[in-house]
Amino acid sequence: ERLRDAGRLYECFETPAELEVKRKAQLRRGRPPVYDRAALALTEEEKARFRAEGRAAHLRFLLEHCEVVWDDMIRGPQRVDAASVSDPVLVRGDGQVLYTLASVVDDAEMGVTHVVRGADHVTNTGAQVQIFEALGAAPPAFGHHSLLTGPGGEGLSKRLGALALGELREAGIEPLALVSFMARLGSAHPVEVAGSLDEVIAGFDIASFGLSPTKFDPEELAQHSARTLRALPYDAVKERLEPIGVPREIASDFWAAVAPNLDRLADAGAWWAICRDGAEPAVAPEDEAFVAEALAMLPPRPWGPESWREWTEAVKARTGRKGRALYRPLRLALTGRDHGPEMAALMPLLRHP
RNA sequence: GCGCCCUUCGUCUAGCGGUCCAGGACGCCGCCCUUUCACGGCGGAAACACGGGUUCGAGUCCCGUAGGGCGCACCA
Repeated sequence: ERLRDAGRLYECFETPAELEVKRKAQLRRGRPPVYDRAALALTEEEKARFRAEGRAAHLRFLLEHCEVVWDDMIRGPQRVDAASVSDPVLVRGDGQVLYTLASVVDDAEMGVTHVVRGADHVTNTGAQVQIFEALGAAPPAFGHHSLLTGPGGEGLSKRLGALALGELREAGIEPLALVSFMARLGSAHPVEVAGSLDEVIAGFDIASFGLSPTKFDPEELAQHSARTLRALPYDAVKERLEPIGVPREIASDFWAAVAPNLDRLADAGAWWAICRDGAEPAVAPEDEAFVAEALAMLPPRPWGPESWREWTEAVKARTGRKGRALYRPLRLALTGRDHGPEMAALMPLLRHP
């Protein structure tokens, strides 16, 4: 209503097909496909005739043909020539209010002060600033960040599905890692492991972002996520560790032992399974005798932080083995894997030899 | 087709005419530490898209070319 009263709304009756034809013709003449405002010249009789034909009017916003300027938080001073843009359709023939209007109304009513969005919206901003003003609202500050491309520089849209939040979560990407990654990617500041959202916020500098398209590599995100996860203190993952079933008394020790080796939190489950159920020992044929001898020397339970050292010292003294030849078979025998957490920390958590 | 934006190491970038034989971060390579992985320490390779100008002097300013992104919906 306010826009109508201000004389900034006008009814149009062209069908999408008619508009399409118009655009094609403009393109052919080398002209930008901007709406020609033909509907502005419609008389009441003509409008009535369209309605009688069963056409429903869609509403366009009458742009003031001037330069719209604003100081973009990211791109600096911006200007959009409203004359080079079509009067935006605000309400469809079926009454549906479009994004261009809805977003402005929401922002105005909710008192939004800063709008940060993709650079694909800069032209929209020209029109939307005018809508804010026509509505009697002060436009918020705008910041338009450059768009992401795939590793090859291609548009991201095609693979957008693979980057849905749900899928990233599914892939084990840490939420905090995603946020800290996106808060820095494309900016002049390096991507760093953050310990909390507050840290991310404190280090966020919207003016430090560049204007060129930014390549996004999911692999880099995954690496950053792994580093973020390893740095998380026990308290930060406590709740998420519970479903894995680690007894409360040893959960903190378990995390300390296992965290440095994780890429994804879900991987902790496999390590707990090894602690709880024991692993299928992996013994190389040539080590069978050695391993049997060593296992016979296992210190009595309960195992503590010194157990690994005491055991390996004793085995070393008895067999003369040392270094990799000593440790690797023992690790394989106890965990079934040739790599993993620090054995000294892991051994006290092992329930079965 | 027209318009806007962008182009420095593999990647994200610093650089706002001399202090840049171009700096940082991630990644990569090597060495050290180390039972493995990870962490940490040290070191290394690695870039001004191309062509013209302007200037005593250009990564830095101008023009052009090439390449890339975006926009031009009764989408968001």
